[in-house]
Amino acid sequence: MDNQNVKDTVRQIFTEYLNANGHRKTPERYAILDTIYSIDGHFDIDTLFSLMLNQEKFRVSRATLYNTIILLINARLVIKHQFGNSSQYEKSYNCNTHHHQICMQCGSVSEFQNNDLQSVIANTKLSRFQLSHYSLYIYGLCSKCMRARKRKKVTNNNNKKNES
Amino acid sequence: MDNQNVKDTVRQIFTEYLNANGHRKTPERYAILDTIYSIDGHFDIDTLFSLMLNQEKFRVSRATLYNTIILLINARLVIKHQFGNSSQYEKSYNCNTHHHQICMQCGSVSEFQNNDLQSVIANTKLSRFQLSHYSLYIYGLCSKCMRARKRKKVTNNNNKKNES
DNA sequence: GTCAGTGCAAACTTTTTGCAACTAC
DNA sequence: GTAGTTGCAAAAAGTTTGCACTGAC
Repeated sequence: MDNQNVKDTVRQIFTEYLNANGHRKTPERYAILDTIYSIDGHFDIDTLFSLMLNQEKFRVSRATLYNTIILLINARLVIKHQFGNSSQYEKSYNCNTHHHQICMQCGSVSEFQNNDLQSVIANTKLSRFQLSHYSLYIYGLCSKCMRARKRKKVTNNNNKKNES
Repeated sequence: MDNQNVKDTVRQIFTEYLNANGHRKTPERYAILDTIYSIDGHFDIDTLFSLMLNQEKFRVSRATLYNTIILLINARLVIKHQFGNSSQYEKSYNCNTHHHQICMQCGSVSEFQNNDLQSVIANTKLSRFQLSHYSLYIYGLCSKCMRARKRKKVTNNNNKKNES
């Protein structure tokens, strides 16, 4: 599905959601949806805000962004993550489920896919709970920081050779 | 392992960590570690702060709590979660790995264990990444909110029977 | 015309930072 | 003695809220 096609589809889904829940179909809301579906990867409210300012198509306030993104999450068109300090969001329609590797040293976030993992999680029997979606965050060291730490360790060991 | 035993062990691990990294072994740090290992389940900084105030053993400032908890995370004695608005923490030594179910409606968080899930995640081959720990958050509806929503749906359907 | 939605600014919450005083080493 | 830590208060960062105005229905 090409990009424009996706955008059309999500607009339609959003319209249905708004109708079903008695919300108004304001141009702000569609502009926000459109912008979000132009972004690849994660973004936070502030990034989205500047992005919409710059593209000068439509100026919306931060408050509206916060309001609208809640609607989009409920319409299952956006997923919310909370890695660092500010909440990160991500479009979720027509996107491959992926997992996140977060480096504890430098904070970098990378995505990866793993079908086995996915199917096991999706097929897990949950008691008294209706699954909507899930997030798997794997914390550790990215290769860059791993190398940096190794170098440091060698230095340390040389300094205290007598310790076991 | 009983509770006191765990506390002694984590003190020892913490001491080793502090020594290894050239940090001072202040009474504040041990008091914080001790308090955290008296808490079952999740807590946020504010809860920890009040808890330490009330038990009047030791008064520490919020700033120190934030500083110390970073050390504890690095020493792998505490895990950080970010569900709601404030960061949640949890002791991690000698605790069974568990996953989290988060209700999107009421925000309640419940834990569950699943060995299959655990082993699959732990055995996942990661490229260029050294795993330290992971968090699986499952979002959806808890049984309480599920029932509430069903009731609402029935009402809605009665109101608009002519829709497919 | 009405009321949900918007923009703006102020308020609020959580976390970080600067600095003087303290203390583990 | 000295530099890492602490407490406090101020600042920063992210999010929510109150209110007057606007525009979708």
